[in-house]
Amino acid sequence: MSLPLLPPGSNAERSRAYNRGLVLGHVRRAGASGRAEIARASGLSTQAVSNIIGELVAEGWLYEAGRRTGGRGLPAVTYAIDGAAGTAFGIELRPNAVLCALIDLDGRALYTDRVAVSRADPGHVVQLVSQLLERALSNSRTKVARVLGAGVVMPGPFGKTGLSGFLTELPGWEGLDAQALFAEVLDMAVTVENDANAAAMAERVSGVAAGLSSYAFLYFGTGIGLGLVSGGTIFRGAFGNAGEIGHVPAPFEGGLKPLEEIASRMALTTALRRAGEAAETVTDLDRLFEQRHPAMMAWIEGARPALSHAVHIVENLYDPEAVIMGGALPARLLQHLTDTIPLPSLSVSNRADRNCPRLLAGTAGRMTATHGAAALVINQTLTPSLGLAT
Amino acid sequence: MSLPLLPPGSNAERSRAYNRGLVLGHVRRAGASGRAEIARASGLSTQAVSNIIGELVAEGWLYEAGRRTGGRGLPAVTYAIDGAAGTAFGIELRPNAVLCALIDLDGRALYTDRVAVSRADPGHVVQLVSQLLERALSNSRTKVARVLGAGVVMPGPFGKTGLSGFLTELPGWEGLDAQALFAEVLDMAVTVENDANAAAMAERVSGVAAGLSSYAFLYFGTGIGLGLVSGGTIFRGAFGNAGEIGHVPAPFEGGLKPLEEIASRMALTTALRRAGEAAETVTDLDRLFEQRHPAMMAWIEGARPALSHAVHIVENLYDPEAVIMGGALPARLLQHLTDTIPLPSLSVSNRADRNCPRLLAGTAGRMTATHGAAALVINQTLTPSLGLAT
DNA sequence: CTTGATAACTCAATTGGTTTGACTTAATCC
DNA sequence: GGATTAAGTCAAACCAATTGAGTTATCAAG
Repeated sequence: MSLPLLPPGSNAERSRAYNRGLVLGHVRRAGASGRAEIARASGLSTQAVSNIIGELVAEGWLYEAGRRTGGRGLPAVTYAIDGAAGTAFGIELRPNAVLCALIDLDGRALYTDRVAVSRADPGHVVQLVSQLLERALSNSRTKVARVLGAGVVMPGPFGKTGLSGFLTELPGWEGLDAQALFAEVLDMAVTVENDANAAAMAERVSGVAAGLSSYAFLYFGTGIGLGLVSGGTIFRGAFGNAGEIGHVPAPFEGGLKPLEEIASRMALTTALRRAGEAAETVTDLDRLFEQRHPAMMAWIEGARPALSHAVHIVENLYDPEAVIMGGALPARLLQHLTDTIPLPSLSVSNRADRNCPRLLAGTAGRMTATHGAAALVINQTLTPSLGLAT
Repeated sequence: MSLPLLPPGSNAERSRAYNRGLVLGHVRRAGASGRAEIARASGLSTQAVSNIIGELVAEGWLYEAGRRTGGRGLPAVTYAIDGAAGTAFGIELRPNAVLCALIDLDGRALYTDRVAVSRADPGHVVQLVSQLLERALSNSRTKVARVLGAGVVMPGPFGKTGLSGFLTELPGWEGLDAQALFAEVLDMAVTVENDANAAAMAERVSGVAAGLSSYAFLYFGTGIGLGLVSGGTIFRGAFGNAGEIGHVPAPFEGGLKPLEEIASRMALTTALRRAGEAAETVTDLDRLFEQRHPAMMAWIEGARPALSHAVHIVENLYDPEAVIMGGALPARLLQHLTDTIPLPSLSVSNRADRNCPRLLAGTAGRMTATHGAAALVINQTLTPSLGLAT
């Protein structure tokens, strides 16, 4: 095998790019800020920050957001991120549908769409996505600023692994370089990621994880996945498949079963079907949950210990600031689960000095992964990094 | 809470430091290399590499290691790392002993020592460590080059968590800032880490993980811990306690029990004691294993499925290049375990294009964690990073 | 044995970006 | 109304990487 690629060397221009990210990142987290404040937080000189801010204002990323009042000396002129300064296009590929979203820097959706497809045939899908982008650009409510790039979400795992051939995979895409394919057709930077990781990023860009930089996201797609954000960026593992929690054994009725067969939407619909309920959509599930349908409640009872087990593992292995649950389940059901899943006490996350709950419900809604695809791109622009996007 | 500290801004000097790390890191992995080769691999210009090499040679880090032969054009002058150019001091604190090691850049031990203590009283220990450093410097076989820093290993988890109060903790050190304490007494840069993480690093600096950059290390200390190296650096999680696998439930005799109570040295000695064998040392364990003592073999039978389960979780959550097992067990027993633990097929690590075994036995020996403490420092010098050490 | 191709490397000038230190401006405090 | 405090600007100095032209050493072909 060849040597693992080294991160690229650093020079003056890369330093600038990094420091720009530093400035933008600070403003994103702290809100409107003055030069001196950013300089203190980033370790740069005021002069450097000043130069960078000048550049960012000229390019439209930042706008002057008034002066600080009340302090002693000269009041600081503060700057904030102009949410409309850039957009990102998110694409989610499912076996039976293609979803897309155009979101701005603040994570607000300018346009979303969903097209059912009979098969996720690559040639066809690529065409379709190209059309969707055009449609998104012309139909979105506000005038669209520059598109920073596109994120593509498809079910993992990537590469041939022991988990290949499962239902969660996208047929017809094995061995294809989706990144290159979309990059060529859309003519922009493209990031490919699995659904759980993308969904995790959606919560950071415009959701409950806005203030967090290290957290884990339990994603209910067809199966169940785990997205991990560490230090503001996605943790991928050596081959991009970190977080494949679906096949990890979890306790069920005294024995062990893969988590995915207990606590996933697939498992839920199967259980409901056995009880004579065909629940195809999130709305169906929401109705059944509101009715406290016995089969639904029984599933919850069974899923709780398994999810508790999963949370236990995730907390002790990753030591995140919080665990978030989200995805293709009704918001009320998610909230109910986070409220009632027992949190193991033998956990490194069970600490006295916590400043946020151990378990949170995601807020990005049912198009989490699609938004997440776009959020990946937004996050890249707002987070300093010397490494290359992979 | 205050905002998370941003990584420091980047300037020309930090770029240089980063690029030096890039050069050293390449030479470390690839062995003696020429300027042009390093330039290609790092993305730097030959000129930049040339300047850096000049500096590194002048400072004694690199030495000229002959010319490449056989190629077309001008044969490259290659450079290699001078293992003797720097040393690191490693300290391991245990409840009943203090261990130390002085190792060089190649990971070779120049001096090791072990002092039994009745209690790991901070004041006393700090004194002792200071004496040990002096002894190490004067007693080591070769002339000691500059000491780059010290690594301190103590059992985790750090901070008050749901796992506090367990046997594995170091009494008297709760709430103490060990880093500051040792930094003052030793008057050098100090890194504090838990045993599993340090042990993992030992395998990278001078062990079976030399060629790996992302792997997980199952460490048999008193309990069992997990160290994770990702992209050449330790993965700590948000609060430094990632990898606390000991309390994760694992299958045992049809039920579930914390892994630590099944597959740890503690569990093994307890099992042996029940069978009337007092095995205090690694040598005792080695003897019993060689005799295929029934209690030993029974413990192995019980531990195997639990360890298999642990490997399964680690592989699917971290997606490492390999899982390594090591620590305070006899080498032959470790080898036996890695040879016979069943590897789950439903794993992202079960891939056709692997280039190393999924499960490996550690080679750093019984002082793994102590060596690892020093290895932390070595690794820092040889791995490029813009972030601050935490 | 010469000549051309190839590749590693050096030299000097240029470039991009940060820092430093002196200075200006505007608010609060007394 | 003057002292103090803090934010910000300007211009010069500095650091390190890149660029492009040139040098040196080897292999291969005629």
